Amino acid sequence: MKQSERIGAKIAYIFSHNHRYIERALESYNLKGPMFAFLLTLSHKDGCSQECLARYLKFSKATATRVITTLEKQGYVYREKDEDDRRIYRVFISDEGRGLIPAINSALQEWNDIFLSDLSDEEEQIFRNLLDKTKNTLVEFDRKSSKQMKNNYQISG
Amino acid sequence: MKQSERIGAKIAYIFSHNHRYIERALESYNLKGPMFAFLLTLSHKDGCSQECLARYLKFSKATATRVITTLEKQGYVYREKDEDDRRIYRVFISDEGRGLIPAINSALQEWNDIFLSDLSDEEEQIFRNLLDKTKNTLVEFDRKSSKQMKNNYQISG
DNA sequence: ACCAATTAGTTTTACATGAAACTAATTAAA
DNA sequence: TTTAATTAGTTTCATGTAAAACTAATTGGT
Repeated sequence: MKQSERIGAKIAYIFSHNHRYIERALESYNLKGPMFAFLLTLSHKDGCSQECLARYLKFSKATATRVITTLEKQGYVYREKDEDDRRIYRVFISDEGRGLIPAINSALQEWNDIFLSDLSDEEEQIFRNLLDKTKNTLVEFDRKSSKQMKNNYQISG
Repeated sequence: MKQSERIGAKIAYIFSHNHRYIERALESYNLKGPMFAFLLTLSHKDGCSQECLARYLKFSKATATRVITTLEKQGYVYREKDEDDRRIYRVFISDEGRGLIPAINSALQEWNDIFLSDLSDEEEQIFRNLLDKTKNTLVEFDRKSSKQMKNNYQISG
């Protein structure tokens, strides 16, 4: 009975905890909100444009501008105009920025460890697979509905 | 290799999809943001105070005030001052509000169905259990850390 | 009975974010 | 080559939220 209880609520709960935990863990480095995600992305995709970062991390380009401006002021990243296309800023992580990566990774790892602490290795593996599987379902669903979009612009009646 | 990949990112992705989906599904009823959650809670906890709703749903009381004010204007809920304690507003769902519950439930159900569509019944069951288990881990962790708090107020050095 | 502390709710303030409008550079089409 | 469309990035605007300050009511201690 009531087996179909709200999965969304559980996900939301876990999400907000994760968010809060990471936020606190990184506040001493002055990394707020999406800043750590941008840094982390740059640590292995150095030289990305702002637009590319925004798209990859699913933030608006307005937010990307703001986040990167802040990170630049803090000296964690620097920007260079692309030589071939003067619209594009290539964003690079600085040495100082790269110095934060271990701290970011351990904050993420700490949360993972807490979050998964009551699961066996096998359960953890299954859980990861199910998360991947459902995530892919959603990615696929999005792809289909964005295709659908075009056909939906029709006069009603 | 790189087995400890970011679970938080997956959770965040799923969360934002859920959010977006529900938001769209309910916008025609003028239910934005946390409004549906308040209504849903009231549908089985009728007569809750605002503070109780806020605490239960993990929103600030400022947000609770605004959400309930809006819902009241729309006629989906009404408030009555508690007779014994005149600080408290008891919040009740109206007939009109209760009329939205099926729509809310089916929006949630629709998303569940999409989200779980690639899982077998058995996988779904396992997934739900793992979500519950990890959620409880976090609840427990919070309980412990809030206890800890008191001991952390000590002079440094 | 009085005053301090607490509690429920509201208002104010600060901030984060996305959408839309905008600017500048590039590409495509004529 | 000139013009239109597109693209990267910025700025402006509207919105949603929590924290803090505030008000009013209640409770507890003396």
